[in-house]
Amino acid sequence: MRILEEDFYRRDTVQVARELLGKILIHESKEGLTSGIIVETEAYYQGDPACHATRGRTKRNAVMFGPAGIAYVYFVYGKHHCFNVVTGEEGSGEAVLVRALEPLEGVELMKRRRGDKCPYRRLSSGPGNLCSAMGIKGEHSGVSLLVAPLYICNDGDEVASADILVTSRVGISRGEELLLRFYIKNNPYVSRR
DNA sequence: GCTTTGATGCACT
DNA sequence: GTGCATCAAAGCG
Repeated sequence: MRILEEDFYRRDTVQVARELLGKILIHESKEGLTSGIIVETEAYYQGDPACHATRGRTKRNAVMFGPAGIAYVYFVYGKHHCFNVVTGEEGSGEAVLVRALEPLEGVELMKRRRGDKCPYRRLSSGPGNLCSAMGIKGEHSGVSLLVAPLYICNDGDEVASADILVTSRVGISRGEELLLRFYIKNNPYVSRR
């Protein structure tokens, strides 16, 4: 397994969103290590009305305008965190939202963080659940994904394009129904079919 | 400084 | 399937 380099992220945002499927997100927290296979992503690029960076740089979205390979985490709906990866050229303000993981390591820790009553397949299904299970919080916004404790690895297995489904994004109220959501076909851990 | 609303998840029917 | 908690940042004046 190899940590993905900045070169991987500094490319077309839609391409990065597709290729992130099947990669492994790892967080080495104080409480322990958790990891999972990325099974669902969404692309947010410049010019897209639903993208946080569309209306210019603000305090919240500032890290989106930084170099690729940086985590962008934000708080939404008064309860939930969402985890994004900054992509494209520095200053473009583009990112990929990671929406769901298939739990791999540290499952017990995830269960503890999510609550014992949580069904296994919903441990990290959905942007808010994913952050909760992985222990990702607002403090992780702006940290590099190129080094520990938070990084993404390539396990060598590319996901065949036949196994990738493309749909419109979830929860978008502004903008057109763009086909910018990608997920692995028949994977039980995606947040929604 | 005041109001609106959102890249959601969960409890409840 | 539907309603709603909950709050910071954005948008407006």
